[in-house]
This record gives sequence, structure tokens and C-alpha cells, in this order.
Amino acid sequence: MRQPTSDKENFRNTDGRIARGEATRQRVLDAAERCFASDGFEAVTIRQIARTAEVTLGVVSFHGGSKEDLFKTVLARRVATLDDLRKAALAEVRARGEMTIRDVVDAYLTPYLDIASRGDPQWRAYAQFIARVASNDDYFPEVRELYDPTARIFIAEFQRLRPGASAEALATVLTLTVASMLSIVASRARIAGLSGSDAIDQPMGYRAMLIDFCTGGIEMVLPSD
Amino acid sequence: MRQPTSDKENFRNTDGRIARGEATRQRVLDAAERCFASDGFEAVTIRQIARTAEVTLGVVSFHGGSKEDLFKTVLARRVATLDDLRKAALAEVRARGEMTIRDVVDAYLTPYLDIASRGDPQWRAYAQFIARVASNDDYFPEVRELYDPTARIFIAEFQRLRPGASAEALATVLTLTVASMLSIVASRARIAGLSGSDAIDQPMGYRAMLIDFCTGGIEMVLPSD
DNA sequence: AAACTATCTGAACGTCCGTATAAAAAGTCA
DNA sequence: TGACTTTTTATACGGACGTTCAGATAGTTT
Repeated sequence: MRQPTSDKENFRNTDGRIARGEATRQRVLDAAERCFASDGFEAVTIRQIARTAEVTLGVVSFHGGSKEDLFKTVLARRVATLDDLRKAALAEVRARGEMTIRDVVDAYLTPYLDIASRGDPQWRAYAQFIARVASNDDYFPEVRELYDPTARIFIAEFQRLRPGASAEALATVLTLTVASMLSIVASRARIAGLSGSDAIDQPMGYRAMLIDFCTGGIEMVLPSD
Repeated sequence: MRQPTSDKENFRNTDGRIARGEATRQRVLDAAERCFASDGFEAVTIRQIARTAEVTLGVVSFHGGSKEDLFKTVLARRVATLDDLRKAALAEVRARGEMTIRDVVDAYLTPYLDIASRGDPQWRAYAQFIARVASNDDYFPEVRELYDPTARIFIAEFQRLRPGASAEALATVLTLTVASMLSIVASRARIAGLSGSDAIDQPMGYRAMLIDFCTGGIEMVLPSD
């Protein structure tokens, strides 16, 4: 993989324009994101990524390194943004005073549904990419570690609201909430098939039902006192 | 793939013993089941299945056909058994008289948790295999059709209990229930990591929490009247 | 312009893949 | 036993894979 330029600012030329190589690098990562999202890690080929990015084969390695490097980079690239949205949502709820289970669930789910419904197709691809990665426990162990810190913050909130809950119960309800959330993005076709009607066009369209489901579920699992 | 024997009983010799080839065929399918369960379709190689089954390469094709044939056969082989367990559980609840959301949820979830916790490692592998397949919408379209008939039966039960619910809401809560169920089998390592303690050894150990979660969630989404 | 670095191209490498098949072996049955 | 079928072996094929790299090109700095 290309090494960071040594003695000057990393991604900028001296005149401040984005370096030519950095633009290509983003094209490669965007292409990889879309490919991984729609086909999964094993099924994607470097050549497919190159074709999608409209670059030649060697460029993918040059900017993205190995296939596994690419995968990790794509995942990590947007993780901070999503985390920040969730933390901001939580802070906003906290500032409003009295908190409920529903508020915490909302703060966790809505940012993800939001990016999955965004106009920007690249963010949608990332949302699908997460859904794919997170539902396969064993893609790469370090994938987990990227999202666990934020997960722990939300677990702590649930614990504040339900002091009597066991650690297993708290971890379980968060895991079930995440699974439910991801399935909305991953399985809209199935919902459409089972309901006999068209799928709701945006994940955000399921927001109310999803929040209801998770809130009701958590309140049933975690004893009120 | 081997053609069914023409003029005599399919899997038996004239003396009633199981035909030699049929035993091998089951070994191949068992091996494929374990491989697909742990690595997913794309990552599995025919050679790996052959090694696992302790047969040579050609035997896998001879008894299992193409890789896709193998995949479908493995999936279909046990579908009827699981469906029957669910229908039996539902019938039993129905026979007891008054039904609740919780009863229907229980009838759907418990047979799956049960086979995932069974001593038989082959059934456990199948449970993991399902978790993997179902969380990737696009493995093969016909996969869905295998489980949809039973899903519709349970949706109909929910509809009987909540006549006012919309088709979308019914399909959504079943999808979320399935996603939650599968995540218990697929993500036990994550629960352990988040809770700081060891994972509960059997999926059945999560039964109470899972049923609570789904019941609470469904009751929240589907208006009581 | 010359020296230098960053980026890109095109071709190649060795490996493993899924599949096919001829021939050997094992089993069955008259 | 000998004819016949079923099953297994061993090997091969063409293709696609991930990765590498020498050399061409473009851009920057002196």
C-alpha cells in the first residue's frame, strides 16, 4: 500500500488542492464499499472493485493495499461519524431531562436509519455493509472492537434506567436491538414478500415500528424495579 | 449428480441394508452442512467439503452435484423437520385453549433454540447454517420460499390475536422476531464480550429473555385493540 | 530544463477454484 | 463365475483469483 507522503501535509498539495492520488484513493474506497455492501467480502474480487472505481488493477493495491486492508479501511472510515451522531442524539435526549428506555433506543437507532435512508448512495452502501458485516460474527474479530465502545455507552444508559438488570440481560437486549435494526436494512425484501405489499421505500419508514418493537422488548426483559 | 436408481427402492439394497452410496451421500451432505455453517457459501471450497467428509474430490460432485446443488440440498434436507416441530408446538398451544402473543412466539422460537442446543452437532450446524443464510437476503431467492409457508402460518396467528394490525406491521414483527432469534445463535460471542462474562453455553439459556423481548416488542407494535 | 517523486499501466506469476472424465475398484445379481 | 451397475480414484482443464513489479507517465520542486 502507498505510504503516507513523508515531509509535507498528507492529502494536500502546497497550493491546497486535494492531491491527485487522494481523490483516486477515495474512488477506490467508495467502490469497495459498494461492492462489499452488495456482495460480501469473499464474493468480491479486486478486479470488480477496480472496474467499479474505473481504475486499473494495480491502482487498487497501490491505494488500498490487500483485500483485507481494504475491508478494514472501508469499515473504519465512517465509524467515527456514525458514533458521533449517536452520541449527539444521546446528549440531546439527556439535555431534555427525564429519560426513558424509548429515548435511548431512539438515540441508538435513528442515526443508523437516517444514514441508511440518506440520499447519498455511499452512506446507504455503508449501512448495508454494516448490516452484512455485523450479522456474520466471524468476519474479522477487530470489526467488533470498532463498535463496542459506543455499544457500552448505551448499555450504561440502560443500566442507569434499570439498575436491577444483570450484565447478561443488558448485553442481550442491546444485541437483539442491533439485530433488529440491521434486519430492517437487510431484509426489506422479505417484509415486502410476507406482507404482500411493496416494501416501504426507506428504512426510516420502519422507524416507528422498530423503536416500538425494541422499546417493548427491552421493557419486558429488564424489570422496571 | 448421481441419478436415482431406476427400478428398485431408492436407498436400500434388496436385503434392506442402506445402500453404500447413500451413506456416503449423507456424509458429504453433513460435511457440507458443517462447512457452510462455519464459513459461508462463497468461502467454502468443494475440496474442503471433500476433506471434511473424508472422501475424494470426485465423490462430492458425484453425490452432491454442483456447489449450488449442495447448498440447496443441505438447506432443504431439514426444513420439513423444523417446520413440523413448529406446527406441533402451535397445535399444542392451540389445544390448551386461550392463546396469547407469548404462546405464539414461544411456539415459533423454541423449536429452533431447541435444535440449536441439541447434543447432535449436525443439528447445531444446521441452526448456524440457517442463521447465516437468513441474514443474507440474496444467497438464493428460493431459500426464502422454503420458510415462508410456515412464516405465514404464524403471521395468521398474530392476526387472529390482533385483528386491527396492518399487513406491514405483521410482516415486520415476524421479521424482527426471526432476526432476534437468529442473532442469539449467531452472536453469542458478542453478548459475552459486551456483558463481560462468559457466554451462556446453550442458546436455550437465552430462551426466556428472547421470548420476553419478542413478546414485549410485538405487543408494543401491534395495538391490543 | 533537469532531477525527483507520486501515480498509473499492463502484463505476468503462482495458486486454487469448480467441474469433468477415463479408468479402476467394489458390489450386485443372474 | 461372469456380466453388469454403482461407486471411487486419480488426474486434468480452463479460468479466475490476489498479488507483484518493471516500466511508462504525470506532476512537483529545484
